[in-house]
Amino acid sequence: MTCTNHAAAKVPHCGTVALAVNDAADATREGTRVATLSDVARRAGVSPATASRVINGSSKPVTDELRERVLQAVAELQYVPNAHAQLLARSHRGAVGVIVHDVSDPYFSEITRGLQRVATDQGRLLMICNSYRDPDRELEYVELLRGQQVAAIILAGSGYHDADFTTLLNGKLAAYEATGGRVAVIGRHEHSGDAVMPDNRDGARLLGQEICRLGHRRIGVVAGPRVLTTTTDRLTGLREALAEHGRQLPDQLVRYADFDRDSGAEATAALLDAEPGLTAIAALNDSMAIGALSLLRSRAVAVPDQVSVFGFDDMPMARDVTPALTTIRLPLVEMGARAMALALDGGSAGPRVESLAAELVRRDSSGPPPH
Amino acid sequence: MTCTNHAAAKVPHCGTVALAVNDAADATREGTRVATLSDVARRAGVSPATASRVINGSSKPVTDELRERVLQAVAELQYVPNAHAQLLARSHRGAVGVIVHDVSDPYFSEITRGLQRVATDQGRLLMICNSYRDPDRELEYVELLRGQQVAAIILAGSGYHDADFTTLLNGKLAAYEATGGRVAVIGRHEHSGDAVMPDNRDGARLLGQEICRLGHRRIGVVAGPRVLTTTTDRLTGLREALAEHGRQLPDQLVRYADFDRDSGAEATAALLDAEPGLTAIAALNDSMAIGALSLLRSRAVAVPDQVSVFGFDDMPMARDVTPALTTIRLPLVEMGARAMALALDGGSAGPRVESLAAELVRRDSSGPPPH
DNA sequence: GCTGCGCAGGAAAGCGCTTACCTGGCCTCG
DNA sequence: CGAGGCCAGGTAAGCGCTTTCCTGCGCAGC
Repeated sequence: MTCTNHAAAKVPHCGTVALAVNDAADATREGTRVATLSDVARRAGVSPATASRVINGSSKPVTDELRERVLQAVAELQYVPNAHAQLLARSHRGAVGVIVHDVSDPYFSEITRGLQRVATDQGRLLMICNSYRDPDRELEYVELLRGQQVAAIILAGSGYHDADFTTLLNGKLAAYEATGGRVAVIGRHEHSGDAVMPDNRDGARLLGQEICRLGHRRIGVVAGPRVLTTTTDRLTGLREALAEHGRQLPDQLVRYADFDRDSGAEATAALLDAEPGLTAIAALNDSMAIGALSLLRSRAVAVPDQVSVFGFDDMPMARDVTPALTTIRLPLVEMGARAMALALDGGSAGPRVESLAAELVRRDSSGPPPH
Repeated sequence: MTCTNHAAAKVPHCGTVALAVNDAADATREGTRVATLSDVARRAGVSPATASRVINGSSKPVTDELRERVLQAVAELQYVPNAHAQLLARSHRGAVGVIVHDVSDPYFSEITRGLQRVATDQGRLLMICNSYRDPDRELEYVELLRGQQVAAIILAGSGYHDADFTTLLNGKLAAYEATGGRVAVIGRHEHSGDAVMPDNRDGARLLGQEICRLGHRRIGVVAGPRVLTTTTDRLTGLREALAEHGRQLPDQLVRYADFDRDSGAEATAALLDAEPGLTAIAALNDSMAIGALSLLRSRAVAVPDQVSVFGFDDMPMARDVTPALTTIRLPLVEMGARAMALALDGGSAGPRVESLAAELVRRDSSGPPPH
């Protein structure tokens, strides 16, 4: 990819795109100038127009002889067209931008796989940007992608409880849409356009029901970051289900962590220290559940005999840990694919919202509480 | 990112870059034309030159009043510079291209993390391309990155036992280097330039020694794809160590798989079927080792009491599986960082090769054989 | 034999930006 | 009071490509 917008610092990192702001050591190094279209044309003894036509397989006919000469020149010069010049010349808008929290997080890798599949089918280039859950970086990436002239921008991952940010973001997206850009979001309600929504709340309700069905009463929750809407959605669903069964979820039994393994382990430790009698731990994503598993193992707590552990998302690793994780499955790949389809199909006036159901997957990390 | 080279099909996928060859539905959609620099200039009542200067924070002084007017116009128009036009105008060469087998494979995620770190420090944009172990796609990506005018290309991941391909690739890289491009490779010996080499052979030797030390005699190997040099390097190291201890590694006890979990499980099954008396299984990467663990569990074979399992790479997940995986640690992040440093520091005449040592990590999946 | 048409190929106008170079106003100095 | 400098700002020449439009050729038709 590519990058650069603001003159000064503010260099976001990017899964794939990272931002090139500096003018570090790249003095015109020794070596020949890179071959250009007119070099090819000159060498083939034709005009640049003709060279361009044969290179791009234009519909305009060119005699075999000239074509041959051009191709030969291309080969000899190892000519590769300058993609930026091409994009400038035909204002093409072929690429699609994606902003995720972190592609190396399996949740997003799976979504990305879906996005990728559809994009590739349509011959689109994908530019993936990692916001690392930094709202500012997210805003910068929107600008960056605009600057790249992408045909669509897809925002994947939870929104933030932050009205100012949301307003700002929506403003930028609106400006982008006003000039013909397409926007689709995955799992955030604050945007008014096309969206794919996993049913977090309902999934969490399923989870709560299962926990109650098994008979647990002392339940700890390892939640995600407070500011994320995904966290609150899941928490809400969970609370609803527990309430239906007459159970409470006191605040001190909800610990907020960062949706990653290590903070999940930490939160579990805190939970256990505060309330040694817990029989169930519900982590609001699988990474944290795996952290919980690891902590419990280190404390020699048997899972599920003494404590049951529940995850959320059903990422691939969930079946490989021991005991295999009981979790809520979200159709991640599907979500990505749908979002890309929405973004690319261009049609339809009103915003379209597709909701995808969650599903309980029982594995070995859950069971009834000990007596 | 961006993309497009050959006129016709041949659309490779790309972790981050994916190729935009089509001219699918993106007719000039309704909506205002996207604001351009001269729009800003006009609205601010200044020349494009001045507008450009304030927007890029040029060193050339501009009075506060004009500056103010320009910034206001930028805000009102939500102007974002066209990155392609900028790149064309200043021939900057800021981005760096990376070709890996598959970023969603933890081996490459880790390497990429290292690459990213250094690139970001230097304010570089990273373009990541996934070859999915397809040599042709690798060649295409070299062209693509050349077309993107990247300052450097980094190839990560094993080379192929394929002389024709290697020649072709080296030719393309040479052409790129001739025009001032920088190239660095990670873990492939066939390239003549700067390289970072994990010591696969020595790591495998460590592994073999450990296996022998524990007293195993009936050893099965789950190898990677035959065509990869990494596979053969590791196999060679392993064989050497076994030979030093007077052990053999008959061909039927080496199964070739695809470096992923499922094929690892399959290969393990085949191994066990062919030779039920195995007491140790050495997988040549961790993903396959995890597949092996999973298969053994499904067959109710106790690890490490009945069979020991060994991995390679020490990717993060290795400590989370049960039993935690004994493996050979490669400094993946470090490898990425070094490679990027080599590629960017530009200096030095002769090719520099940095070799990084592997290290044995003992965990719970290994032990002495049963009697 | 002359006009008209079809067609391969070329000339040139941008795409949106940067930047070297030029201009005109003001201040300073002799 | 006039010449020389300095400086903010503008003019215009590209960057490397695509594409419209035009040219000049060879042919058929009257």
